[in-house]
Amino acid sequence: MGTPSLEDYLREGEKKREEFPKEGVIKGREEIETPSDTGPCVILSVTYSGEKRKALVKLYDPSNGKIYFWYDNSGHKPYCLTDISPEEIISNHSEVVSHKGFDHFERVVKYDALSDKKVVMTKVVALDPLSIGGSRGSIRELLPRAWEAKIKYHHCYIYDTGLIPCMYYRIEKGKLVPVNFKLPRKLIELVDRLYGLSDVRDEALEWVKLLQAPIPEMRMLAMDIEVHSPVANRIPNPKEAPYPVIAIAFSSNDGFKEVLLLDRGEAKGGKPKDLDGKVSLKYYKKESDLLREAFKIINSYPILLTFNGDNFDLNYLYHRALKLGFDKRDIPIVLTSDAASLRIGIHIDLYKFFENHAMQVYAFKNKYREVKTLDSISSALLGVGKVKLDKPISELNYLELAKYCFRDADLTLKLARYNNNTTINLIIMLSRISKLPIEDLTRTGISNWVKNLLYFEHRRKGYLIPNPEDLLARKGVVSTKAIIKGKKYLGAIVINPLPGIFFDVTVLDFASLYPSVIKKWNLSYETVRCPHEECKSNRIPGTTHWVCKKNRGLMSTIVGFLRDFRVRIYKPLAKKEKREDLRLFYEVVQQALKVFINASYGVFGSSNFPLYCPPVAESTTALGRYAIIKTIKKAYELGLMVIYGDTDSVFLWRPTEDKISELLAWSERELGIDLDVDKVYRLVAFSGRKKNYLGILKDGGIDVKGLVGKKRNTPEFIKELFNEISSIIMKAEDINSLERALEEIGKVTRRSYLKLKSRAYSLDELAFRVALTKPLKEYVKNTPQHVKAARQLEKYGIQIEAGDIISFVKVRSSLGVKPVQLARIDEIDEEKYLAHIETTCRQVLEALGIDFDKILGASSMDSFL
DNA sequence: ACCTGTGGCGAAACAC
DNA sequence: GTGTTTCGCCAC
Repeated sequence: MGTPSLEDYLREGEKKREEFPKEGVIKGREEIETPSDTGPCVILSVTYSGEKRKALVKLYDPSNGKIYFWYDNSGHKPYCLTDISPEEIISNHSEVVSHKGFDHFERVVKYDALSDKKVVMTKVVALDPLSIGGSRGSIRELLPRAWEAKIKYHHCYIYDTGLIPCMYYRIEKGKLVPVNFKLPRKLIELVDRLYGLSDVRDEALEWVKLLQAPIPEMRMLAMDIEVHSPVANRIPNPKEAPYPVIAIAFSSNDGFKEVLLLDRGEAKGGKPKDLDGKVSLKYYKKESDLLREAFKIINSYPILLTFNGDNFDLNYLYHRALKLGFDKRDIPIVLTSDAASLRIGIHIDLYKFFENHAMQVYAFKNKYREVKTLDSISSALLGVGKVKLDKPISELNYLELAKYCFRDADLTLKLARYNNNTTINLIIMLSRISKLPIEDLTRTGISNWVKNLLYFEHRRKGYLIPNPEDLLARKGVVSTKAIIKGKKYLGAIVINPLPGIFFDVTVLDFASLYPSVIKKWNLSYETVRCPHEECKSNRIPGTTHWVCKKNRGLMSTIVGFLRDFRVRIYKPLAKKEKREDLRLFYEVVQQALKVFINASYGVFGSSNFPLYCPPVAESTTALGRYAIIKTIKKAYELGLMVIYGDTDSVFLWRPTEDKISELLAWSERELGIDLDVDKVYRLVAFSGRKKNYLGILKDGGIDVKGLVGKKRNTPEFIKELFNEISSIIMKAEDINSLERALEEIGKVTRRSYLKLKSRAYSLDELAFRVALTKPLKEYVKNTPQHVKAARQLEKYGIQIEAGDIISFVKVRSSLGVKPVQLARIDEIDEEKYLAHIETTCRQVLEALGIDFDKILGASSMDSFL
């Protein structure tokens, strides 16, 4: 393969420009309006055309549901040549090589935060060839080549125009003007309380305007397709699109529900009303007519939702349409290397969004953590899964097919509308904060979101964006050693828990510890190890770093804002608000902010992040350790008993109210970080291991942390046993009632073992379910059990990919494991299973100071073995 | 092309 | 056999 040549890029560029829509008209749909003036519209996306030297802005008017195209060339001057050589540009002007944007050379003054100096820069083109590869091509390599060819097109992005996606704009006399919604007095007061007298009040107000802008209600269309495949359970290759599309289902939030079916000459049994809801069925004799109708429908919506549409549905439709003789321009889909976008509306692939780890953990509270399939996610979030099939797709009759296909489309829509539109509203809010267009936001990871937000702020404030190499050369040092081999720096502290059962335990924790530390200590890539001599005395405890006393760090400021807005404004509002719709709105804002502030620390420790700065990450954790150690010390001074703590929390045994308030006040005063009561346990059982305990809350809820009985990969029957045991402990009122609890625990444990012995558990209940984190071939260092099982499956022609969850049981054979599909109940290795029962129970029982062997009863054990 | 971090546990595989 | 490494999953 090798690096593509400039000619390759140019060819690609030509192709791209060809696809850029002509003024106001797109073939395949009559006309898209390019209005001269509009009311408040939402920005859906912005794309640039080098040749036309214009931006194409897709706007959506929620009041009438219309999509507008608007062409903007206001910010783009004609390019000019310069006498500066590309080598000189690259070696002297870091901004040139650090981002894309601008179509001309121009002298500008920028602030170089790293050296704390103003510098005169030359802004340079981003060339059209670059836009093809996006950030994938090395600008250092491409610039000289493009220079040689004297070809200068441009490529811009939303953050270069200052346009903010998903925000409201109005077209007035040929210009895009932001629409300012009036801030409620309440919000202004809240901001004033936080920043009233400071010089950042205006900036804070701008942020709040962004967060408070109403979330538009947009028409959304969810789609799913089914393909006739002669081989059951084999997903056809979308690039080849060898088989006909037999069904396309749509479900929209405006009530449109339809399934288009290919008429294969079979009897059309049943009636549409047999389907859930009011779904209409349409039959097409010709596949091309079916596609044409589907394209028409797609074109009439601003948002198209799919589940895995990038890789499959849209990809397949595109190639299938080409195969059927469609003109490219009549297909509303434009494929890029890793996504499928639309000419008119925008496409959200929910699969990619839900795959994002940040979404799973923060926004959806780990509600789905199994395999990421439409079935598992919708079952977890909505309580409804896919239609179960007992025969291959190609053997279904029309009605069965329609029902199956429609369910998928409908589930996709419902996922987007989960919890009163939380998903889509969250996407919009994240898009506004990160300044990423929805299409990119939903397809990229959190580091890209933070990067875009920071770059936007750099540009807005006239800061030079540092080159990663320059940054690393100055800030590559670390001064601590990680506990875990292979890690870069020292992380958090975990207090060794006192083993045993404790009644009446209060947990205190720092509200967003790391973001608070970043804010409070002015941590940012430019302020940690800053160039000023006089700051070197301002040391960060536990490290050799120091932090700037003269300038506010950019990162610190932004994280500080977001943290304050979340902790001081939106979280309280979400708690207090009575009006349901408003409460949900505040909740969405609060969640979106949480995603950003929680990731803000981690990205600086990630070498892939373009502003990678280990001293910032290291200083953050160092100050976190400092805070918790100081707090524990203070707690002891106050006579409080600390029995456990992890990173940002301390567990106090039987504390008094006033001692707690004293500690909280001390933290606020001395550390400047909010310490709060997080929860109160009636009972906590520590096994003696870190990150491993069971707690019963005052209100009766139960917290299980880290115990194997809770892990996703442990067999179902052990989980069941574990649940029984924890519910027994839950009933314990005090130390005395524990005696009886122990007996009961022994009973259920023995029962479970007997059941195992007598083969009363099914293979499924016995199965370990472990995910492959990489392709099978890449397991070279050793062969874990799930890989062994997967390799056996592979021999039977089953395709195995990274991310698949392998279910296997332990058997008495040379390999020790077999995939459930291939195993028989009589070959399971019960000794291995007994060992698992043991560790599960041991973790709980050791907390009670009881030996596992005792529980099982020595005599009964002997008789089994 | 994808990518936020470190600390900790348990099981099995590997190295000696 | 024992000690170390690898892997997956979890806590924060």
